[in-house]
Amino acid sequence: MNDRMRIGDLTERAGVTPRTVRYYESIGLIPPGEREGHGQHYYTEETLARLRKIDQLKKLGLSLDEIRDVIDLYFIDPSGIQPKQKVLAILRQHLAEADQKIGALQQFRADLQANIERFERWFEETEHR
Amino acid sequence: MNDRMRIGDLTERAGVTPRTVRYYESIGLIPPGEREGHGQHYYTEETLARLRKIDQLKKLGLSLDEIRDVIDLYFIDPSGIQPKQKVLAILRQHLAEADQKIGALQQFRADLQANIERFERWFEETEHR
DNA sequence: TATCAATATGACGTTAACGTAACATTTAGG
DNA sequence: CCTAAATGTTACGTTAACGTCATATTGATA
Repeated sequence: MNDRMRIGDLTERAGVTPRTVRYYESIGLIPPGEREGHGQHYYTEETLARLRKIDQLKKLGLSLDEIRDVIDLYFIDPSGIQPKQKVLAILRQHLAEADQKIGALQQFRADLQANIERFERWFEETEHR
Repeated sequence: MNDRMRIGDLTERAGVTPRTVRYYESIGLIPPGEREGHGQHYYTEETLARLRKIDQLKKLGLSLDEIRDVIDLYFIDPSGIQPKQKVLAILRQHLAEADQKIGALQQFRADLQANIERFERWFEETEHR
């Protein structure tokens, strides 16, 4: 497994900037790239995958703090986790919040649809008056 | 229609602070409360309704800028609107974005569900080993 | 080995959406 | 009429999630 890449390749493939990678490292969202002494950092495919997953979760409206709660669940094997019940609780809470958001969004979608139809009907009337 | 209320009543009923109301006024999200000369501002039920709708939309992840694009559609009669096609375009775009978000959220929800079940199964195994 | 692009490392800047403190005015109530 | 509570007005502070220099090293290549 020779997937050593430098930050340039990593950021290009992930669609982020080096600043973002270093920021994520600083807040513990991604593991710090390995290095020898004080040289450059080298990253792996897994870090790339994490960056992409983080991007997905961000688009759902999750903050980086919230993402940190769940991101590991995608990448580490269960046998390494200690506070098992706590993890499950977090997961279930996120599930409930997701359901909330989905419901709210569907309501919003319905409102939009209604407004669109309202405007379209109003067009019909004024165009053919 | 004697629905004159001062900022205290308004904010209490809307669940926001005076600061928020004044901020929204300053960026044109809600109309400035009427007043006589340099006295206090008086608000109406419609402003209250707007505040509540803004809150709803915020929970969907819309920024105040995006909300400003659509908020009027809930409160003004269609006959007052000029750039009709433009409004429809905005609405349709928001509809598409809502569909996107809903899809992403459902995927996320499924992921969560899968992870939860994975953990639960793992519990079964380790508890009854 | 010399060099130049790619990285590393601070540190200050930025935007959104308000919070909060300070001080001046207004208004309802006794 | 007078006072205390509510409101108005500045203006500086705050958090998240990075952007943007400036400067110092590092490392691939001619």
